[in-house]
Parts: sequence; structure tokens; C-alpha cells
Amino acid sequence: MKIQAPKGTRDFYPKQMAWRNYILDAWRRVSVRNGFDHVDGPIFELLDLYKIKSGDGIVSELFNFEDRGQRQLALRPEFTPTLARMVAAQAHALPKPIKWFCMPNLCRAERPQRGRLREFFQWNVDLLGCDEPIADAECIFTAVDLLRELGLGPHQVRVKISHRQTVRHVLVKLGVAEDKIIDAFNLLDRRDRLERKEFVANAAALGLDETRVQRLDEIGRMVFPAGRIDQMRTQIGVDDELGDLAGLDRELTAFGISDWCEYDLGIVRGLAYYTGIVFEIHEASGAERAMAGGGRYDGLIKLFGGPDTPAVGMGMGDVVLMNVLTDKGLMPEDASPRPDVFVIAASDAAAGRVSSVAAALRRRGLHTRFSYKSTRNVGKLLKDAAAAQARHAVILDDEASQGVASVKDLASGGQTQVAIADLPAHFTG
RNA sequence: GUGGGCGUAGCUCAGUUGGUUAGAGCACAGGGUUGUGAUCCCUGGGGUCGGGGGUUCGAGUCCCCUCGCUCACCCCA
Repeated sequence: MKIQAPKGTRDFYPKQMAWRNYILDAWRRVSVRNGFDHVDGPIFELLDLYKIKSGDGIVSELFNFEDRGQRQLALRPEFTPTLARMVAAQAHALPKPIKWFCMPNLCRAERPQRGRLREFFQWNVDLLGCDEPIADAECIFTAVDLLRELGLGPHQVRVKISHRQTVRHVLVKLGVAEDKIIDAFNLLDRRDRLERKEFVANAAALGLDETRVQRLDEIGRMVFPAGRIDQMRTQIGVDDELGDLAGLDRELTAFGISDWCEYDLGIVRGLAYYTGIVFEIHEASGAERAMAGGGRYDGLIKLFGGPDTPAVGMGMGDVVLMNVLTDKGLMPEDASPRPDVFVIAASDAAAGRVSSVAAALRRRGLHTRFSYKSTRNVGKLLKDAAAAQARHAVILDDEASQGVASVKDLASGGQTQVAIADLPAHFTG
């Protein structure tokens, strides 16, 4: 019996690996140019690390095991606890602000479905030690910068932003008691999935009458364009309570990404640990699950035993991102690295020179390939060169004994004679 | 964890009321011709028909169980 790959995992053959690298290379490139440093941690941690942040309930949603020393371990289902542990351990030695990114593979024991697998890659961008809205805005900018890098535009994706404190103020103003705030958040989060009757019944349990239930529903559905936060002031009737959101609005405009963003107080995020701004990035039609999510989590480093440290972060998975890019025709057909040169032997006499020519080119750093076929059929070998996406073909024939080869530009079809000894210099300019 | 749909070659599929040794195209590999990316031709590898059990003289086909994939629900750090 053949053994299959475990449920919800992927095999990366060269074609798929090229796509994966296409995404991860973009993540790395964009992170670096936005000033973030690359970090990573272990692929498994002590199970307790995850319990600290998420409680005992998390255990059923991750892969855990016991080592020979009876230690309870877990494959990492997220990176944030590792990051918090790392920061807490060296908090006083690290220069502030801390700007880190990583691209870990994460494992979750969930039933796979569209946009969700059991092992996936997640780009994490975190900025710690700064409690100003510019940090939140830079985090969002970095995510937008990536989406733009991959060919997406503001009409294809939406960054939906909310704020824990603003929503709390609105809820309190509506008459929700302090001890019911969490329930109210949950209700707001689930409003699209609930029948109207259920929604009203749940809202009534929060102490809201029919008019106020109606108002809560309205507010949950309101969307305001970034750069026009004044609309939120007048339509929702908040002002001083806007706080950070007003500051963020100015920064998003300054970063030049307000056309990508909008405010949506219906965005909740399941996390109990977010303390301020929260956001999600969705494909504009809303067809896919969230492409990215993040927010401010000022209390977390302290929770892991470090100093009180403000923090904002963002996570983006590779699965939904690739779904969206594929649907919009933005994934390259072939993302494999293109050979600079493909060496061809057009005669038996020339065949013996292929490896030495290839070696000379490779020593100069040129991506060089050749065929293992015994045919001297130039047409067939050129087809192989084209299939490999090579930029040039070097054709060795009987003239090779005089030290000359033909160089064919596979894009233009043009062909010139070049001395074999000059080939490395010819291609490296 | 719950429910729907789907399982024949790497991919897309055909396979008659159950009937001989399960096929095609594409892809892949080797080769030939015109020697310069095309076209054409020859050859080859590859399937326990997802797996197991049952009915039958005989099962890819009918029945049961199971596994996997997929979509949705739950959840979503």
C-alpha cells in the first residue's frame, strides 16, 4: 500500500515550489525594504507557551506530543507566542523599536477546506516598542506594499479597520453593561451568520431594546472610507472616543494608502488579546476568507513575563493569497528560475565539449543547463532549451574544434558567432 | 466534530443490461526525418479501476464498510 501525504498538507514539486518561492521571496523583499529584520524560532515549542495566550481550549486545535522526557510539546500553530517569548527574554538588550518579520510554516489540527490547510506558511510582521499610530499605519502599509508588489490594486482588496476601544465606547453608549462587552463583541462578529430572530434575542440578552438592537445592527454594517473619518464622527456620534483611530487616519493618508483602507466597526477578530486597532484584509468581493489580519496587542509581552511593551502586528497566510492571485490571473505560469544559457551539441565531435563549456559558464555564476539526450537534432535540442525558458542557446558544432560557437538569443531568434573562450565574458557583459 | 459532492494512468476523460488481456488524448522518456525552437513518424514506461469485504461461473460496473479529496458548517490564534 502506498503511503499518502497527511491530510491537509502539500507536496511541492518544482512547479509548486517555484510558486511558493514567488510568494515567499516577495514577502522577504517587501519586509526588508520596509525596515523589518528577519527572525525565526523553533518549529515546536512547549505546549504551555500556547496555553498562556489562548487557554486550555487551544490544545484540541493543534498537534501536540510528548518527548522521551515526558515534556508536553506542540508544533507551532502560530508564531506570536514564540515572538513574545523571544522579546521577553532579551527585552532590555534589543534596540527599540523592534521591527521583526518571519515566514514560518504553521500547523493546525483543523479540517481542511478552501483557503485553509493543516500546514501553511504565514508571513508575520511585528513592530514592538512604539505606541504611536505611525506603527499601526506602517504595519498596514507593509501589507499593502506586498499586495501591490504582487499586482493587486485598491479595487481588488480592502483593508477593513476597526478599533477595540471605539467599538467599546459605542457599545457602552448604546447601553451595554461593562460585563457584557465581550458578549457584545462576539455578537457583532457573528451577526452575518445569525438569523435575524437569533440576533435580536442575543442582543436582548445584552439589555438592548428593539431600537438599540436596530442601531447595533446598523453600526455593524457601516463602512467609512479612510481619509474621511469625519463621516464616522457624525454618523455614529463619536468624537473624543475616536482616539487612536483619528491618528491612524492621518498616518494612512500620509503613507498614501487611504484608498486601500476603510473603517468597519463590524470587524472584531476572534482574539481576546487585541487591545486597540484591529484590521483584516479581504478580497473585495468578499468571496474568500481573510487574506490577512492583525492589530495592536499591547499586553502580550508582559503576559509572557517581559516588560510592558506596546506591540502591533500582522499575519498573512500563503493559501488564501495564492487563491486570490490565481483567480485574478496574477500568478506567473512558470515561476522557475530561468537559465541564462542552454548548451547544445549539434555533432558528435562537439558533444565532448559540452561539459567543459557549461562548467566555464557556471564558474562565472551563470545559470547553465544542457541536454542529456544523445540526439544531435538541433531543432529538438532547441525545443528543450525553450522549454527550460533559457535566455540563450550556445550551439556547438564542427566549428567548435576551431574554438567558435553559435550563440542564439532565444527571445529574438538572432544568432551570432562567439569564440568559446569568450563565452563567459559574453554573457556576463 | 457534523453534513453534501466526488474517487479509472501524472492530467482530462471513455469504458454498453456485469463478459476475453481496462482504453484514448495530452504529458513524460528514448529515437527517426527536415538538421535552428514548428510539423510529421516510430517506440517505451506508467493502473492491484482509492482500499477491504460480499453477491456471481464472472465485478471498473451491483451491495456493504472504510479511506482519501473537495465544499460548507463549527472554529479561526
